Amino acid sequence: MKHEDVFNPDCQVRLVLDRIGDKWSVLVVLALRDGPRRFTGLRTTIGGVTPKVLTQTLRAMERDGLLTRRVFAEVPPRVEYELTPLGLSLHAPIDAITDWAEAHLDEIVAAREATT
Amino acid sequence: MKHEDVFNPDCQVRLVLDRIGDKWSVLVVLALRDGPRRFTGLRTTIGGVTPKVLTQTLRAMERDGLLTRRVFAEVPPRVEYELTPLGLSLHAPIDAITDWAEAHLDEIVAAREATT
DNA sequence: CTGTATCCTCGCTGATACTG
DNA sequence: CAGTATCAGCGAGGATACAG
Repeated sequence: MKHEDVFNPDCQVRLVLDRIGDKWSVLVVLALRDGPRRFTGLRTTIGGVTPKVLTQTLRAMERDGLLTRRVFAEVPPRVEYELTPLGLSLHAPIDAITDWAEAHLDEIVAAREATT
Repeated sequence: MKHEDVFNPDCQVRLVLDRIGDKWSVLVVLALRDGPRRFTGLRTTIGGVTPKVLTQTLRAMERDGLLTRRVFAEVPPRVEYELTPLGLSLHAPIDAITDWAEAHLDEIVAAREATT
């Protein structure tokens, strides 16, 4: 079977789950959907993220080959982040999740209130 | 635009992201893919989860209407967990993620090692 | 503008032991 | 068998201030 090994704690698919699950990566992918963005642009688009955490997220995604970081030697400094093809391909699973969420959120909320 | 509101910190789609992102929910869904399972069955199938955390996960998913908990008045006690239609429908986005992970894991690993 | 540098808290997660 | 109780650690995430 296909997903059998997922139950192995060392399965590498877990790495992807962890990344998708982290609080900001998905939002970064969505924010970069329509092309490159600058640091402050991302920061204001994505509500409530501090510069430290945004930097951490971007660096991690860069390490994983999901996006590129381009520095322009200008004053004031300019840095642009852009999804790689690999990062762009993440939209497929992400859309699957957000679509599901939008389709079924009312059911979840209803179930929660039923328990109240 | 469709995903605009996701950037709102209060957006409810985040709730789903958080649930998908947590360490065990996805594995529970996969473990229940082929029908109802008992507590200990889940515990042994999913490696490395303690009873406390498994209980927490199951209760949370029950509250959200993703699965049902059925107690049989027997000795010894028997409890079966089964996905609801809502929980079953989660397989679509989850498969999208695991498929993506399996397809692109090598690229991620390669990108990581390139940085080393 | 694009980050770093500190400090700190919160809660998720786990280990272990015990109960109906 | 199916959990609950209790304790503990750790690290992601955040607040704030500052630097190149």
